[in-house]
Amino acid sequence: MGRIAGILNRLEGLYPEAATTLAHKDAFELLVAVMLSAQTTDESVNRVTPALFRDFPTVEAFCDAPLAEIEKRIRSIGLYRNKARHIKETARILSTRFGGNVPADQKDLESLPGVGRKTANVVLSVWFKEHRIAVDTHVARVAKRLRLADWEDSALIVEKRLMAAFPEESWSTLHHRMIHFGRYRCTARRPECDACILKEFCRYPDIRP
DNA sequence: ATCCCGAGGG
DNA sequence: CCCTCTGGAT
Repeated sequence: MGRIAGILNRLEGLYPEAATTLAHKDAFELLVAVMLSAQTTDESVNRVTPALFRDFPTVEAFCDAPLAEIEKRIRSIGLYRNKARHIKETARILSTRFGGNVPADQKDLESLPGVGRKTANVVLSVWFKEHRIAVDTHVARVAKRLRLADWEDSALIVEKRLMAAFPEESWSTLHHRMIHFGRYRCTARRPECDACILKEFCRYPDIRP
């Protein structure tokens, strides 16, 4: 089995499910949850979103919500001032320009404040079922350690390299599996390389500090 | 390149 | 204490 197929095979065996762990009931809740997840764990996001969506159940509710009331409910997340402002403004734009719906287009999504390429890719992948590889801190780290990208590569370059290396049908599931793998196994600080299922494909044990 | 920013782990 | 967490805007 080749290197690419080997990596796919091992990750699939480890994480058969390959779905997002961000709680959401519709496209707007998913978008908000992903916006909140910047520099935070999904667990922390899922801790605040139930009350947030209970008190502000619709796009219109977020438009009418006082900024301070949104901030209060997401404070434990961190970066809460920017996130609250971006979410409220995004709700206003969705209401006025997109008929209250989350657009299914990459450029439209990235035109929303607080929504960049990574967030747009997650929404397009998880909700609209497009083949995407959202490159976050975990995906980038794992890709670089596996020699699928260079250390100095930007997130966009990493995304392009992964898309070139892996078959399109695998992109979305690969994304989730690399995230989970990076979060719990190939950790930033102290990865357990000795027990790693991808050891034979990896350069990191040889060059780690 | 810097700032935003609280929570959790080591 | 220091580092990291599903980034994006300036």
